[in-house]
Amino acid sequence: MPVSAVFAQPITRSRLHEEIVTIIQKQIMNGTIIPGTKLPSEREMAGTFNVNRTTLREALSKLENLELLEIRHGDGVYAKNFLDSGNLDLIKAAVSMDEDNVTLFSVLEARRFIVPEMAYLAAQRRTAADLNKLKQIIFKENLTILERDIKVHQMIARATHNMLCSIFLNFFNQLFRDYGYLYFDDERNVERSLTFHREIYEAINNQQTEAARRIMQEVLLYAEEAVKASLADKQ
Amino acid sequence: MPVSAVFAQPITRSRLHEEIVTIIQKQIMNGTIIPGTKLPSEREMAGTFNVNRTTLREALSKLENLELLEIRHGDGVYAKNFLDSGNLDLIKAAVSMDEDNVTLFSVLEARRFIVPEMAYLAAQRRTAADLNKLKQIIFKENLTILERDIKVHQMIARATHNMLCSIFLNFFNQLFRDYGYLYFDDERNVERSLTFHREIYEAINNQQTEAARRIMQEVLLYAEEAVKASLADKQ
DNA sequence: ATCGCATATTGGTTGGATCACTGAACCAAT
DNA sequence: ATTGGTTCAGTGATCCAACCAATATGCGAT
Repeated sequence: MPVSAVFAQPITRSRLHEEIVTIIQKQIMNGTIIPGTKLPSEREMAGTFNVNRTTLREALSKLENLELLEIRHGDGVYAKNFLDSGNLDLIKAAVSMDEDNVTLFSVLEARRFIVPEMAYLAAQRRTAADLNKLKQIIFKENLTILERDIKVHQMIARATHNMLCSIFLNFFNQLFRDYGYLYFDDERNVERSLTFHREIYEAINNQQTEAARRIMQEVLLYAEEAVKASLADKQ
Repeated sequence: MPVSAVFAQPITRSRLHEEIVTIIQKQIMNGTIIPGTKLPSEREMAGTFNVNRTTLREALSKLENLELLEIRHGDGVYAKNFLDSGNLDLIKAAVSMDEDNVTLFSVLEARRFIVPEMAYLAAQRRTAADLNKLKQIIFKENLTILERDIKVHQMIARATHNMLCSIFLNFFNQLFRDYGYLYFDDERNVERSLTFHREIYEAINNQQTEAARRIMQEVLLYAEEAVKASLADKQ
């Protein structure tokens, strides 16, 4: 059994402007910076962070994309309410910020009621090509259980032929990559997962829409409980 | 009575690097740039676009956030597969790119099976404070029908106390702001919407979870059909 | 054929200058 | 008192040239 994926994470020295992003992001999300507040000028902030203005600007630009800041040419930089943002990257930040894992549980909850619908749609619309790729992943390709599981879900999302489904799924997977070990460290869950792959494949293959949804629902519910239990153990 | 708001729309001059973002984004999403391809160096691209390298870098930075590019220090810039992205902004771009509205319909479909669950959760978990704010929006505040509808949905999302729900909802609303007129241009739909607000409020107030979900489901399904019909008319 | 080092290439950061836009204050005409 | 025009200081947007830092590449030694 491979060790937890946490040990295998490639370390990438974060770029200077990204560190600034993190700092300001936290200040906005924990309320240190009140929404509507006008921030100091770029020149001034560059001075306090002791970086070049170009670097500071790259950070501000990212924060604007996160919908945390509004930059007005000739006026200034204003903080926005993060609850008005429609950017999923905020969730990633929130997940790694809070200690009690409420955000992670929120993600698991949302996943539990969204992804089963994807299974339903996939069973309904999957083409022969979709089926083939799914079969390939499940029965042929040699992957770690985590990678296979991720790919299976991704393929199901693509079989819905709804781009939004793919993006949602990719988002979930990005988080799952970091927390999947909480599930797969238990050998029994690996077995369970392999069974799940075969079952969901059959359902999608036979276009049993309701069955596909149910199977997905059960797996996600179980996984959610398992992850919660795993995290509770670690306390 | 003031003239139609279209005349009063604030015009915002797009920034140079954003135009570059759009150009490269389109090339990646329509397949002109093959995923995995190594792009020319920053210095070279700055030359071809005839902008400063700083400006070009701002564009690349945004495209990296969209998960369309991978920038490797000392190596180069690589195009990624947009289907692997987990960034919702791609959907906004896709919606405004395709003429046959398939992406818009995908969004409506996803909304139809996600948002009703939010209504369910909201009915289950709403606090007294949540109810108050919702009441305020529905019965007190003087807003255009579009703004009120958007706020009602947003408040319902917040009442789930699941941050992911808020972000999803905000995302839908951002699109809705641009396409909402397709629905509300029909006076009967304005009436329908007001009724809906009162009904969903009652359901959430009385914690009738199933009813809240059903009411939301019906409205969204109807709205989806209405928008499709409206778009079909315009052909 | 493989390893290690010099070096070219490429992205990251800096300091500084200039252009473009905004807001506020002030002035002039009505 | 109100409206419109002008000026000016402050701020973001863009540009430029130079240097730092990480990576890839190729050459020479083994």
